[in-house]
Amino acid sequence: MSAVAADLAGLVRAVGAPRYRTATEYVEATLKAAILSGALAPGTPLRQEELASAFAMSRMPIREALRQLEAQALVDFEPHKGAVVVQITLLESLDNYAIRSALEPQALKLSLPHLTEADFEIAEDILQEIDGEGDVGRMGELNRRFHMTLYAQAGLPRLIALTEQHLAAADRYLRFHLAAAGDMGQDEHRRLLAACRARDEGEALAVLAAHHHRAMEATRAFFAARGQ
Amino acid sequence: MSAVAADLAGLVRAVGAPRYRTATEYVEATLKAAILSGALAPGTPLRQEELASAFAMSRMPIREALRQLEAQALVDFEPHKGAVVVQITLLESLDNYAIRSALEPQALKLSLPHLTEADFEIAEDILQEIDGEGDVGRMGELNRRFHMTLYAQAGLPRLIALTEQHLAAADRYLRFHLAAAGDMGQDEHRRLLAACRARDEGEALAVLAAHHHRAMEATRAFFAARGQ
DNA sequence: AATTGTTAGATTGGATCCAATCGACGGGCA
DNA sequence: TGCCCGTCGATTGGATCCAATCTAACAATT
Repeated sequence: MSAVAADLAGLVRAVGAPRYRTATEYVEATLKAAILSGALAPGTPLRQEELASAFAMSRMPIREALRQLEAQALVDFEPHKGAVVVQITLLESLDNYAIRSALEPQALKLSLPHLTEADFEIAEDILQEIDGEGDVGRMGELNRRFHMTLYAQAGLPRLIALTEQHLAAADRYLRFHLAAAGDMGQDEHRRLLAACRARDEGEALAVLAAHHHRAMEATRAFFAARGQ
Repeated sequence: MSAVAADLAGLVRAVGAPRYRTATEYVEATLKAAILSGALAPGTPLRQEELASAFAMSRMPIREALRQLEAQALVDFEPHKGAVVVQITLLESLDNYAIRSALEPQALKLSLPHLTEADFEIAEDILQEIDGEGDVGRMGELNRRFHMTLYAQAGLPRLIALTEQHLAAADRYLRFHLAAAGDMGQDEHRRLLAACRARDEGEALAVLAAHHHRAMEATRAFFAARGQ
């Protein structure tokens, strides 16, 4: 069994078989999680035949799933050569950063007026969970849930989906080069939440921008350290 | 021959057969153009068998193309029910507007320092073309090219692609309910270009925001006039 | 020795076939 | 009369098969 097949075997069990309406949906969700979590490393070639036997189905659902992942910029697809998990480069990180620091303030601005105390409590709980969490992968997911809780009331499905998509990609970058991570910016998280509670849009946006900026500088430093 | 098949026959000729590496690529590009141009009206069901015979191929490339279009939010895909050209609703318009007014200023900010006189001349030429253009569909494309010329030097491929994608979707909305259009905001276009030439970021962003705002108000008015 | 042409295996792209699901219609029953 | 349920045609989801293309190794030629 190849490395890819072995990695997937675990994920197939983790995600579980139920509640997917089609095989394609199931494959797409599983591969997406595998790529974002780092279980499938950047540059890994995704052979259709191999995935088909790992998922115990034919190549067809695999192909359709790969097409969708391509449109989400999670795999690179070259005709007659196949799919490869997208690389992590400085350019891609900068790109992602530029997109997030445009979308997230917009989402927050639109969501803020509709956030309720219930939302703030959920966000608070997530922050506490992060404090007690050791696993980096799990911390990434909690980080995402914290931010999305604050954006969720924007009420615009596509804006929210795009934001979440790019937030997830950012987590992937961070996990990849901050491996042992440690601090996710809990201090900033708390200040952001406090500003939202006070309905202080200016302050909230400023903290968010600083949060983005700090993460980006960490990324830049990482690439600089290993000689571009 | 059904209405969909007839519409497509024209488009197949218009786009031309060449320079596509796979049938899937070709179908995707053609359908995308058809949806964005309005040739395929919102709500039109896209039957795989029908498309297959219109394109003179099997259902398989059609299926893969539809999957990619789904990920780009150009068609709605329901398991066992098939694909439908996405509807145009007020919510979707607001959503698109929120995304564009976040992404475009970011793209412009990053691009502005790298724009050259050559870029400005290209933009100027496009504006002149718009003045002499009668066809609404063609005006939409020129409008898109004008904006993208100003954003192109941002140097971040994904940001640029996302921006173009949502600008194209916006053109679709405008074409749909401003049917006979007329003014695309040429006045604002000229002021935007002038501000860019003067490297006046603040002014450029202000004009761009006003441009977005005006377009959105037109959309809102449209939906209000026909009873939400 | 380097380069080019050729050939075999691996892999993807596309076609065809079968199975599963949906929607509409119509008959049975309260 | 109105509702439920089963059947049938249409349509999509998935499997299997064949064709086209790529990659790498090897042979031939300069």
